Amino acid sequence: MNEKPELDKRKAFILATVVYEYINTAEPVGSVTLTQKYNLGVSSATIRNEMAELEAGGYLVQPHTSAGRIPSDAGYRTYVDRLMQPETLGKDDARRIRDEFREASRELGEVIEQTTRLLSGLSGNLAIAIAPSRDTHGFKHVQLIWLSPRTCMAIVVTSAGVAAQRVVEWMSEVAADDLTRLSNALNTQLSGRVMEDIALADLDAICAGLGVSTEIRDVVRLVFAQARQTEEPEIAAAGAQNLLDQPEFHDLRKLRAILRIVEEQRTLYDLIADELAVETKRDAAPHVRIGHELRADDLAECSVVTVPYRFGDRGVGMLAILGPRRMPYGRLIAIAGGTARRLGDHLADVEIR
Amino acid sequence: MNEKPELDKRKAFILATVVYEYINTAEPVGSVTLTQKYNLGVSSATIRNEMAELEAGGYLVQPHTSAGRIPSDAGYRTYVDRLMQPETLGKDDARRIRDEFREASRELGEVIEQTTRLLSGLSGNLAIAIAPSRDTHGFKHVQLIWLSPRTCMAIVVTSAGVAAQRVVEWMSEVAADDLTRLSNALNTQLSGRVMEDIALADLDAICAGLGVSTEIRDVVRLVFAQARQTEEPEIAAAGAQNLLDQPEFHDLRKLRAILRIVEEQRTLYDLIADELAVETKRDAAPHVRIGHELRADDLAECSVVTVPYRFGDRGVGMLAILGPRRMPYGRLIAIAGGTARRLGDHLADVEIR
DNA sequence: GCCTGGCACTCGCCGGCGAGGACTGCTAGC
DNA sequence: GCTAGCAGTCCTCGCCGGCGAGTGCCAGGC
Repeated sequence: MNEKPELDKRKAFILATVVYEYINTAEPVGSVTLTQKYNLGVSSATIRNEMAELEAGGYLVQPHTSAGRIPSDAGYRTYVDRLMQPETLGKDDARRIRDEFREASRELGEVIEQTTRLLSGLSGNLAIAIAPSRDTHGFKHVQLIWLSPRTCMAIVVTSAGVAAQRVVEWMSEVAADDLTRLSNALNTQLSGRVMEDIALADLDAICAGLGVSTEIRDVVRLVFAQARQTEEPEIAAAGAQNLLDQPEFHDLRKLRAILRIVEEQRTLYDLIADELAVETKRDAAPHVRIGHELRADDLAECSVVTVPYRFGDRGVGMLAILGPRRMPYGRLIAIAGGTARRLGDHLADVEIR
Repeated sequence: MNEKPELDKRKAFILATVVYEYINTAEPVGSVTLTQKYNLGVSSATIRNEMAELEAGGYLVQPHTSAGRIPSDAGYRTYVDRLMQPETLGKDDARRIRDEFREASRELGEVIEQTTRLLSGLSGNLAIAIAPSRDTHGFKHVQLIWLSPRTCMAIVVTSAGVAAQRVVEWMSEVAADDLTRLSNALNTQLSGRVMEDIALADLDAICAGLGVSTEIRDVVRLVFAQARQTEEPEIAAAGAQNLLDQPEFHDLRKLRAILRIVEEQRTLYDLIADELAVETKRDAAPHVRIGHELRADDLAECSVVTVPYRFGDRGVGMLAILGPRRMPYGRLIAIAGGTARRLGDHLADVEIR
């Protein structure tokens, strides 16, 4: 990264004002507009000189000669990091978040979806949520329910609720008591474990200890494997239609590129999961990535606000807001942070202990 | 509806050809195009006369003088009902549907989502699916699992899998055996029932018969209520970005109107659930609604293909494809029908018996 | 030395205009 | 009943010039 230490007070103020104005109007900002709408104490000619220098410094760009300036990635970055004043969550927003979670579902997948809808409504942008990996959920209970001598229902419950259920059939007859004993043994020995710490070998050992048949052992293996189901990360997105209101997406090609990314859950996941690796710390603050920082050509004119939220002891999920670079960063950071906090609280409430 | 019995063979052919051509090109069809591309045996002047009459009859409209004709709602309707030849599912499509369901999930909600993705991919339009009401699922099993003297986990399993689970706490102490006995009694007496036929009074009666406390009775009530959860119909949609490729949606206003409808699950549900009431018969064929037949101003330029699918003894869900009126009806009807059939088969496979 | 008013210049936007072209409807003739 | 031909309509597209927003630069002033 290029160092940009200079930026006297006036330049900083001008840059901040240009960004602010552009975020609000979506129009390139000219020197006259600036002097008219904001009290700068100097003439437009001076501003012009300053803006020319800001452009030379890489903070502003001109869409074309004889147009005003718009911020570059570096301009937005400086604004976000050093110039804008942090906002706190507005009263109305806070109330809406609180109300929403008050009636939220108790089921993790549904909560995630509801949260994206809430976040897209509040932010007026596209909202995305990733559920914490099922591997990090705490093991709570397993029950093999005897249905008939040759069938049972196997259920695994984790801290997030029922993670797997399966009706299974086998060849040899099994007594109800045997299943109960196996269930009890599993529950006792696995109690307090996290799903990712439960190896197949552990299950096998417990089964072997009770001398159960390989058929039943396979049932146990199967249902635990299903419960962990680590391949497809749970992810939800909502509010794509909000992007239609943004002038930058009136170009259909850009819009399509974004929608394609949203449709492909894999890409969407990769986009945000970067952050998961970085943000292992739990209550990390919202993080902003701007334009090319997203490392995706189709998103060169977008920004993303991400914020982790916690679930249980080890689980970390991620919320994100995707929108044009010209987004109200202060407000969105406040919204994302507030929502993540409430989401964490809600999940703690519905978590199975 | 106005009766339109006349339509001699030649008019019918011309109408069919205009619709066909317009569906393929998205351009108003002129008389010369028609004579050049299709072997009609008469000159363009004759076609012009015929087309003028078709317009007078309400089958065609002109976007403006000096443009070709495009079909009206009535024109499409006649085409779909009487002129087009039914198509059968193509080999590739059939294979793709088969392959998709081979690896499909066993969980109803996930299956529904996967089906919309499949259907939107195949059709190149927006796909929607409604899950059968949870009321129609068959009751399979309830288990009150003793966790501690004052807590238990209650689980209700229906033919679609685990429908509700809840960890509950209460004041007085309860023995594990009592819960087992209650579970057994509920299972015996409710066996074979459909969820909607299980009244609270039935549950109360069983609880009273065993003399369980009102606290435990309330647990049973709660978990059954949660299992039926009749308010929010499960619905999924996918493929909105396909609509961007259609020239009729390059107008942002129209696009936004559609996306708004998709986002509001309620509206979307109403749009398609009309059909659910009508199509109580199970293996009903796909049904087409065109333009104003949808009774929604925003959808005046859209058509919808709906087809019911079955789940279990009483359950009926619905698949739908939403796109511009200018959609390849024959192909979409075949795809929708084929997908609904496979979906029904798949659900029968994963259904809990 | 920094600021400012003034000025020439650039360039996108927009409305008007006219040529071109795709159709149609009509009419007269076969 | 069909057809060729023709006049007429109306959309599309490219061109052009005026307008206006905004810039960069310069000379003069505090």
